[in-house]
Amino acid sequence: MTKKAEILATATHLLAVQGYSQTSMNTLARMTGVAHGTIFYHFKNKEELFRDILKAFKAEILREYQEYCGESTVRNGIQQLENAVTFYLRLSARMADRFLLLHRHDAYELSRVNPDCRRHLEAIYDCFIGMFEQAIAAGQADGTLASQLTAHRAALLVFTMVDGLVRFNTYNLYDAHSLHGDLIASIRRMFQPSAPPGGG
Amino acid sequence: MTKKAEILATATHLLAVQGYSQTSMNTLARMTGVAHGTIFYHFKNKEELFRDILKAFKAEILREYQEYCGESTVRNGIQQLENAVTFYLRLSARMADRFLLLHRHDAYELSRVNPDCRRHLEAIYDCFIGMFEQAIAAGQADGTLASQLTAHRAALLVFTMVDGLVRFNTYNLYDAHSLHGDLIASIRRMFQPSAPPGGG
DNA sequence: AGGGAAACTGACTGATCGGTCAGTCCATCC
DNA sequence: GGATGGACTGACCGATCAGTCAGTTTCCCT
Repeated sequence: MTKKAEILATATHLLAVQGYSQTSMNTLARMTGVAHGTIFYHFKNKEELFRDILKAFKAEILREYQEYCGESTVRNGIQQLENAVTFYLRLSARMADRFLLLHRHDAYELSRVNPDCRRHLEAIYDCFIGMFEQAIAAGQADGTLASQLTAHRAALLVFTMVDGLVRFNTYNLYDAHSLHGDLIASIRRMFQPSAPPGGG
Repeated sequence: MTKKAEILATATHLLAVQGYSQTSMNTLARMTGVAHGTIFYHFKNKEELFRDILKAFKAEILREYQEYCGESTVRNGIQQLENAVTFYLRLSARMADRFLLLHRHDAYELSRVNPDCRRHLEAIYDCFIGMFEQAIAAGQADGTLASQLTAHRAALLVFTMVDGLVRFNTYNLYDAHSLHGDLIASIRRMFQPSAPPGGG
């Protein structure tokens, strides 16, 4: 592992756990085991280091998603949606620190002034939302999922639930693991066919 | 308005918009229009200032909730749940900056070492989760809401959806206002009676 | 072996940070 | 008028910050 890669790995962990402005380049250098100046030899400044972290994170997510798409053998829309939920939850557990990074405001604040960061973040969310949207659209087509909402809007709502569960895990507020089954059941109900029309 | 109140108000806004460690006491003093030392006359240090912000926020939320409970005339559980959702969304719009504070990690990191902060945060979440839980329990009792989940677990899932919508608003990622109706419709479906048993 | 480029180092800089404190201001009392 | 005390001030402090740069080491090619 090159020193540049070591710095990137340590920085990813530190920025996720401590936050951007709470992590000093001195601490990063000490934790990585390199001199302070070495960081600035490989990365122009702190902002570019953060940008590269997001870039690497995006690449890994897209790679995992490709792999998931390749190996999944889907029978119908509802199964595809449940697989997507499980994929997201597993990914968030395996990449726990990077997902913490996604749940901080640092990345969004940087993306307001840094177009590269903005593009990386958008790619990540497009991947996730798109995954749910595709599954819902497939389910609407084959009749296993019913909703008066468009697939996109329904995907947004599903995403808020799944991502909310990940947040519960992060904060250790509630036993989120045991909520996984409840989440699947609720989504199943949300999209069950033959709902009574209207309401009031 | 006393200077102490002015400092608190300005600090609330600044910490919400910029974050804890990005907001300097110098900036706060300049924005409030007081001398640097005045802040430390009224607040022991930055951490206690933050704690007092959370305390005031908690008090305001509880007050609003009491008022909401007093004026709401509820016919049944499902209406109570929809009212609770609407209440949360309106409150988050009216207190937009303070909700931003809730969505940052600063408060949670401070609450790890500061018991007061922890108590304030827990009181806030207990209020919100409890509000949804009560409505769901009422609906389960009067038959307008059905769920194989406990009221508490169902409340957690509803909260993730509603709060996720608020986050969408914060990040301006999607047109969250127009999702309000979709959210209500989805929750209605989630809890509609006479769902087919099991599934697979 | 030698020479040049790339990798790496750490002392240093100016700016800014949270926090201190001696002192000023002013309303209220006797 | 003079004493008291709470509100307020801003120069000042040591620590720390991101970033610089002249110099050293390591590596590879000839």
